[in-house]
Amino acid sequence: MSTHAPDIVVRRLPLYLRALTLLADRGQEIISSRELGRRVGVSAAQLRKDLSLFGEFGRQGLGYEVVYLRDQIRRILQVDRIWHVALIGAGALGHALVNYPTFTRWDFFINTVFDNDPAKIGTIIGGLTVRSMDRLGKTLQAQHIEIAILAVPADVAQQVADDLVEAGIKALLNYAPISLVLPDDVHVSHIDPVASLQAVTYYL
Amino acid sequence: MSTHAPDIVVRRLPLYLRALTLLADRGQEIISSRELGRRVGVSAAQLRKDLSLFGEFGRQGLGYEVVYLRDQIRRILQVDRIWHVALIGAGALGHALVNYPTFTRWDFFINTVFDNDPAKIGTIIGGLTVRSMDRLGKTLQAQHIEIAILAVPADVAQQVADDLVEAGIKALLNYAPISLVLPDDVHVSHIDPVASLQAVTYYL
DNA sequence: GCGTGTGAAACAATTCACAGCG
DNA sequence: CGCTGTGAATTGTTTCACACGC
Repeated sequence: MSTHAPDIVVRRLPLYLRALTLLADRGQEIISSRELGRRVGVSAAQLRKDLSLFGEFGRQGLGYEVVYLRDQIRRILQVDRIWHVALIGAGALGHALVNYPTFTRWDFFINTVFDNDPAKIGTIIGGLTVRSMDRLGKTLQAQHIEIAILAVPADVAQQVADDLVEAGIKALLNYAPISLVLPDDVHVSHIDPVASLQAVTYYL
Repeated sequence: MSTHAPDIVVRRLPLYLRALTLLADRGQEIISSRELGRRVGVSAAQLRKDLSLFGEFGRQGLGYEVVYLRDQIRRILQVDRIWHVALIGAGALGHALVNYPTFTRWDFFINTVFDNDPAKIGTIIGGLTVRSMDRLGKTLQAQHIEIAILAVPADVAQQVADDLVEAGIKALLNYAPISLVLPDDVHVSHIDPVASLQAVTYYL
């Protein structure tokens, strides 16, 4: 627990969290690992093992208290607070993302929008003025931004990602259809619909 | 090879494919497992092991012929042809997806748009008339659609997914922020930006 | 009895390291 | 030489099965 849990476990925690949040909103008070696992698509044993990496949250003979477990996972993931996020790229995808209500509902607030196209700088999208990337580092610091969403064309994505890392970003969500090569201490999640589709066609 | 390769390998193939396509377009003819692996973020040994599940594609002492390996992976993934795709959900997300040029560039064509909102049925988005889901099975068959993109609100996503399975869909790309529970023979990829963000905040 | 937490066992994925071939 | 393809070794993940406490 002093060192980090495996990546694969960390990536499942948000799924548990979402199912628990849904259950809590419905007023369900208790759930077993079997039932929660079924809803998320993992085995009961795996769910218990995953949670055991972070502590003991259940009650023997009973199960897990939904609200308590939800709050514990929120704490573990550090999503028990608001995160400010920078959006890089004010194209069609950027427009869709800045208005994507699901981010806000889960306490991720796009705070600042950057683009390097002079025609876009100064325009307003989603209520935010598009900024040049010139003073990137300073702006991120001033706005307390630690996460960036990369929504720029593939052919400039690596360069922009390098700039973000240079500016101190340690976590980023990449929507560009390209594999970024970045230092190990930068955490990248890749949203890659085409790769996802290409993986499913294999099975058809 | 007569049975299926592991999921985790299949999900890496699209990354190899994309890097190879980029290299081919630049005119590079040969690449080593070391260099291709570096670009995709996997070890040279892993890349070679992955490919070895499907055949022998390299040349000893030399490396891989870029165009040849690209075409082989296209064949393995069955993306050496066009796929017709149905989009379910004509909301803001659906609008963004139907105009997402990256799908088309990689030969996934959204062919048909469904929505159950009477106010949307009959309207046109991305050049396509929004249809009711009443004759879902028949329409999918008529249009030779085998893949669906689910872009409906979370609270109806499970029901709509059940309807799609009922209509014969075996592969789907889920954009709804919910874990779908579906039969094992249905292949689901989940696009889940919030879960991705929640996983990276763990490390910050 | 029921369901968690967890060592032990089984299984899966990755890396090592080298034979073999151009 | 250099680099692939691949068994063997290692490392990582999942499942099993049961002691323990409610």
